[in-house]
Amino acid sequence: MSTANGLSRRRLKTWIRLLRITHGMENHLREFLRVNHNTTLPRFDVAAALYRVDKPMKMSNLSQMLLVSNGNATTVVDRLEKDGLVTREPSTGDKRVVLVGLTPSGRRWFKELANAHEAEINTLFGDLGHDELSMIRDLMQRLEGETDGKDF
Amino acid sequence: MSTANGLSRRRLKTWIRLLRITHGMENHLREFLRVNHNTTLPRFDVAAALYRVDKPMKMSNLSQMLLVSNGNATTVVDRLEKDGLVTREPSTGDKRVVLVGLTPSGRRWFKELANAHEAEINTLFGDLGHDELSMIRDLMQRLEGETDGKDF
DNA sequence: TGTAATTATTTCAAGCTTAAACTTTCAAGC
DNA sequence: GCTTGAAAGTTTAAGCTTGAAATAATTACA
Repeated sequence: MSTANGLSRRRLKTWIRLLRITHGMENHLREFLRVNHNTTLPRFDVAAALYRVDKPMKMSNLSQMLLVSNGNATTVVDRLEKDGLVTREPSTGDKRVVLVGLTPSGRRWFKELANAHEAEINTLFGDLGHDELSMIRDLMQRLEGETDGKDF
Repeated sequence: MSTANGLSRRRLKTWIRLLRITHGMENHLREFLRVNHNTTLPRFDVAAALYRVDKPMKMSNLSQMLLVSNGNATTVVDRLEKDGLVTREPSTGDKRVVLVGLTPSGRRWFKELANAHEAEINTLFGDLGHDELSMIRDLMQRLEGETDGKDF
């Protein structure tokens, strides 16, 4: 019993630790993007998803990819669109669907940003080599999927 | 060169993976708190900090602990105060300082919440035993501190 | 065909979050 | 004492985020 409770407590402490580190890093990146590149993390994340997929993409697909609500994706895309970095076009087939994609200038903008972002991550992870990265990969794999299909 | 670039790219992928897992889990907990306990993650976090310290606490101290801005702490505390779960009292010494603490009812409220929360974490981490938890502890320790003292 | 259920997206209200400006108080040095 | 600068907290404006409601289009099927 002491063992089981101790394990539960340790899992909680591990979660809190994980959260502190990732929040700290996210805050750091947020400030990095603001100070050095005059932009925000949500905008960066949307652009990264669009760049990665490399072709116009459904709104719903985008929000699933980013783990955010549909409404959220709408407003971030609104702002990027106003800045001329992305475009919305109706799908030719299904008239409900809106396809979002980077404009040429959005693509150029993101490429620069992505390089700076990767360099910053690289310094933040400066202590970790291939072995440690593999460990994280494996550990995260074991945590993955646990969040789905729970009905409370 | 291929090695160095490969390492940088792997660090980036690891960061993205880390972020996806923690965001997924945070979303899960957010919904858990909303559906089962009619509350939110920020409120929970504030209460957890106050409960842990176990005595009235400076606002600035609170926001440092939670890695959020001062203004943010103010508004969350405002709402908890309105619900009668925390109190603000002026410090007897320094008149600028405001001390926040849980009310008795806030303490009772949090204790229940904390148990449910720990149980939920416990299921989310169900695959991980002591060895894996130690690995995460060590890996996070190596990432820690990297976010401070950078001047961009 | 008609209609009921589903899906894609936007809109809305509320709450969360930040950075910057502002107010009040304290501390140091003259 | 006075003044200057720093510190604690709140307020403000803007942006982020959510869940739920609303709209519009598609699909399933009676």
